Amino acid sequence: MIQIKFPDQSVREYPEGTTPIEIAKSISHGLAKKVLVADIDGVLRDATTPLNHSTSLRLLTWDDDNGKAGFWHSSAHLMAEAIQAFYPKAKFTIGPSIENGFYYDVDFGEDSFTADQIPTIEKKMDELAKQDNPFVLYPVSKAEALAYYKEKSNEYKIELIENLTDGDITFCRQGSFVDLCRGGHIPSTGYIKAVKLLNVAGAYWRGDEKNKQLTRIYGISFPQQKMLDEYLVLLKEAKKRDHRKLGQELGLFTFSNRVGKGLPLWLPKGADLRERLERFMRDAQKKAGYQQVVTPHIGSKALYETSGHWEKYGKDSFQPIHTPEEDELFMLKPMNCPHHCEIYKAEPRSYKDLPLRLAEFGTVYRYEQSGELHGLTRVRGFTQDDAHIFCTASQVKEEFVKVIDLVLHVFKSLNFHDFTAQVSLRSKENREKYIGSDENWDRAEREIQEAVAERGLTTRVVEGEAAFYGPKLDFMVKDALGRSWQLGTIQVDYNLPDRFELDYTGADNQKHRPVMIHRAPFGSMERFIAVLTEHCAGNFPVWLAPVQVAVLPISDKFNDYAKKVVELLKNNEIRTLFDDRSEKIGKKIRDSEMMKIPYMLVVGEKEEAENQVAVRQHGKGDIGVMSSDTLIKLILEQVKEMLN
RNA sequence: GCCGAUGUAGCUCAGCUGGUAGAGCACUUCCAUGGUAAGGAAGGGGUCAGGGGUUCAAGUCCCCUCAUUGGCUCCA
Repeated sequence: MIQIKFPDQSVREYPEGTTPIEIAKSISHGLAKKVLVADIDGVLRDATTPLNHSTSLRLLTWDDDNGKAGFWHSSAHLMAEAIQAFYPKAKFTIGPSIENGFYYDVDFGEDSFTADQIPTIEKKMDELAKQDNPFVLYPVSKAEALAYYKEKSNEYKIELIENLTDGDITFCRQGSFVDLCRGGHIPSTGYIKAVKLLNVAGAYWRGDEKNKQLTRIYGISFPQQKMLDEYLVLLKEAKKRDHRKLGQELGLFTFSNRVGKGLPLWLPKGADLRERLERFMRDAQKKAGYQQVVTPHIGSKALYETSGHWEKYGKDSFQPIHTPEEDELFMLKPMNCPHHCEIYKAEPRSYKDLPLRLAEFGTVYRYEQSGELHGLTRVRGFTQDDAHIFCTASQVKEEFVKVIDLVLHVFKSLNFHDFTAQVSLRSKENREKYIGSDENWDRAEREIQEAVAERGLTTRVVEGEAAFYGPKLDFMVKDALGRSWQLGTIQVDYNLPDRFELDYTGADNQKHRPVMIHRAPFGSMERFIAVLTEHCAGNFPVWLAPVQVAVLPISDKFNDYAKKVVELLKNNEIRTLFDDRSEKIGKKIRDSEMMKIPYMLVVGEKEEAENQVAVRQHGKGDIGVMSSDTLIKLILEQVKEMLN
């Protein structure tokens, strides 16, 4: 007998060789039907694995993330089997589960796989799922494994196997498909009741662009058809929140081929919104002791040679501008820091001046790879809510904590609760990519983590994601389609002060080198507005909404009264739209609702007689009749609340 | 930059196997003056992304370029 320990710490005895599925059956048949995979001593295994030793066991169902992972990973096997039926020569590489679904990277060799093959593969998958073939995991020796894939001339699997130790290698078979796999499968293909292949994309083998590009096929699957239907509805809903779609519908921004790709044009309503956000940030920064500065959009190439950016990013920049004068080269500003360093140098600094916090809404231009451009989240010209803090080494941590507080204040004011904080450190290898001394790096990395701990932030620590001059803390937020974007960032930099030979006079009357902190709570106005738009689905809070109130007269007869209301609102600095078109009230309401205007004032005979307005709130409907003054107070209070 | 997809009126999209363009919304004018998500009629608007080719004939087929887009790589 062996002893099995369950998550609730209870222990039961079973005969040796019992499988997790059998254990589930011993508990209840309902559970047995739901169990997908098993967590055996913390390792994901097939639920059909015989247990030969006493162990801890967690039975994983669809409700567990790991249960889903096993389900989707198994679905990747099923997809491979279906693909193999049509493309016998296809070479399979890796097929993992992902956050939502799974993919398989396939080398189709001479053949090509295009999106129109998807229905065929889906159909085959359904057919193979119905056969309810068990997933059978069995050990193979390294030699056997290598021989199997040599026969198939699959160099990818061979490469994978070569990195495995003999004795630890298992294959998995379901139906006619065999795959190198360590396990974590559902019992049989019949569990997969609904499959949807989502898209086909290119991906490099092992994520390295020097390697061969494979065809990656993404899919998702569910244990019930209903769940797939719901998921597809969800996807559709998410697409409605896409900032690119809303930006066009709400008249926020546009792009023009003639102006150039990745160069957004802000329309009046978008510019309005953006300006308001800038004002909000400016005020918050003023309170936090920042000083605004302004620097030009270009800088001489020599400036960036000094900063080191030319060497590192020269090729990824808009190329220097040649002027008539010999040897005169200017670059479109790709970042503001060098300019700010020169402002620091403009006068001698004392330790009493520090920390010196220089802020600028600085527009920068970066020649991003064309394939990278994406709406407002990845553009070639954007404005950072940038600032550089010059401080003494002993002030770094305190300043860092203050910046964290500022970022958290901004996020809270805008109802961003769903973000993750990521600490980016150097990678252990490739140390030559980074500049600066080990001592400074270690110190900066330590201080960031201390600051983060002090504010109780839960963070993800990622090695190898640091900037070349220093470690950083990034605030990541997901967009409507679940893609992660970096918004706020705080970076410690010991390097630029060296390169620009910045100094200050200390209390000891000696020259010392300051430390720089780069920081941008929004990241960039463009990206922030994109994510904010998706976050609130275009329903901006009243203080930000480009139009706060629409005044809608019932008929032309009441335009005069309506106009008085409009004037009153405008005098109170409420952004108001006057819809005096000769349309029916239903139509005017519909149009205002579509524009997501927070308040609609319906005025007609009754309202005019009583000197009132009938208020309708976006998404909520009629909220009753009140005087214009009451409404104005209501709105101004909401605005004030947000700005304090 | 790489692999794939897409590009028809301001917007959303039709346009089958080639026979020189359509709808709805928006816009303009007229009628209607209507009480909480689309009133009616008439009208204007398109070098079918751009260029080249095949053909008697190209929005439709082929090639190139540009842009958008799903991924990959990248992201100071």
